[in-house]
Amino acid sequence: MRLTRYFLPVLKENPAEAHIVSHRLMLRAGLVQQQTAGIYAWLPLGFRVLKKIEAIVRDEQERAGSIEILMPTIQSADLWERSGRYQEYGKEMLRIQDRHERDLLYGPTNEEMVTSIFSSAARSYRDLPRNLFHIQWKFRDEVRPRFGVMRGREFLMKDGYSFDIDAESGRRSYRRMFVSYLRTFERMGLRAIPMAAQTGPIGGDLSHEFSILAETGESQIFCHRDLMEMSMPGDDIDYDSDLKPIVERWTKPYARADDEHDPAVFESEVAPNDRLEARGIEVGHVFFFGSKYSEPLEATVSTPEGRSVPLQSGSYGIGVSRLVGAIIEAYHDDAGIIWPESIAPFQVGLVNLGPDKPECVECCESLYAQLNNAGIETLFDDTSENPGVKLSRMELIGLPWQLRIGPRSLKKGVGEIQARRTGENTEVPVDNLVERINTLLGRVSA
RNA sequence: CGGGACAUGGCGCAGCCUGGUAGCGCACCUGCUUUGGGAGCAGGGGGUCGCAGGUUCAAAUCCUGCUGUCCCGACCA
Repeated sequence: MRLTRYFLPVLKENPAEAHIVSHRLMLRAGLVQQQTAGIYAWLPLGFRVLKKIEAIVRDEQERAGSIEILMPTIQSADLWERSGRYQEYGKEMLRIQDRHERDLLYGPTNEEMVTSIFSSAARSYRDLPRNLFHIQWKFRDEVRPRFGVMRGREFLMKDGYSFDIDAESGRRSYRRMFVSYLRTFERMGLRAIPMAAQTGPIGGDLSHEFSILAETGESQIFCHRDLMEMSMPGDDIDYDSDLKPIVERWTKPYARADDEHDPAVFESEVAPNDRLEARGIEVGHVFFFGSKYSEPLEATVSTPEGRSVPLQSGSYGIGVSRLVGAIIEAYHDDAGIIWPESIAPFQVGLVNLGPDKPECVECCESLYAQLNNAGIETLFDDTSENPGVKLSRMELIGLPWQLRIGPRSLKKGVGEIQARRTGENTEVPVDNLVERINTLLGRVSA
């Protein structure tokens, strides 16, 4: 993409309303634009990031056996009256009426709807287990939206739902999601720690919040330091195998947010040097709730014995739009964002430092064509602005690799590759630049 | 939902206390110069001062109401 034809409205100054770093950087780097409290428009660069995150989530969901669907944002109030949540949900739910004065709502979540969809077709244990997910905009009328997209009212969420014949089978479904979440966040460069959360009516250990550490986190978390180092399940993970050992390994060390924290247990279980106390941002939540919705909605299936039993379900959420903010909280410096390669809007920023020099223009055009041919996502700064403007803008938007071409280096027949993360600058002969970039991208993503 | 603040060109702000018809920096446009870290000179365009009412000869400025936004605390992907 040529910058001269792109839409990248960067801000030189900090918008007054943004107080935390991710919000500031998202506005300054032209990722989003606020429309009203807690509601954002996604500009081209931010939208690319959102799509990258979505793709990783989708890939890991499918790998774990979940099936993608798409449910509407607008729902009828009927289903919610049957589950009892139409009253219960309160003011967080945006209620609407259509022209016939029928009650509708903008979905804050989809347990009722998905249960209805699934149970209308699933008749027996032979149709189980299944896991359906979708990635769709939600609306929760938060009392106090803040922190940019991290606590918006409208937000993009992956919500998945499992359906099983009995509780034991439900636990297996839960473990699949648990393990897939570890992998999902890892692929975005995040260390998300599963923390025991309130379990509601079912009890047991079947609710976990996945949080990443960040100074601006909304809750205080307490955990064993080992969790920061523990190895992740690899690409060869077999979701049909027994995942209990993995889940047990990850849930054994102490890890709780402030609402569940018990100082006495923490201090008895964790040695002083192993105690980690930090702020956390919740990016995912897995929850097994049994027949909480299937019973009121009369979603039943036949057992092998011919009895009729309610479906056993869990729900599994990932805050997709929140992750954009969360990742920036985890990866930035004074100059701007530092995108992990897996979700960077472009892999390479090609910068022409000598826009008035024919040899620089020619070289950049050639490189740009080569990079495109190699399938490397490139943002080409072909503007005629000053070098300082270009370089600081590139740093602000945080592309992992900068490829700088200027009269100074071109005289030596080289271009410069600068790593955004380390600031390391390498001179590479012009003819080898694309190959080198390819190697760098391969090395890091491997 | 309790407490607090703010609202003035695209962005960041001053002006308000003590009423006299709007200004600064950045951005933008034109020209010339400049080009390896947010350029220089000259010229130029753009604002019913959030909305509605009131006081006054006169309101960005004083008064009332409304709306919007942000911050702190209790709740949530």
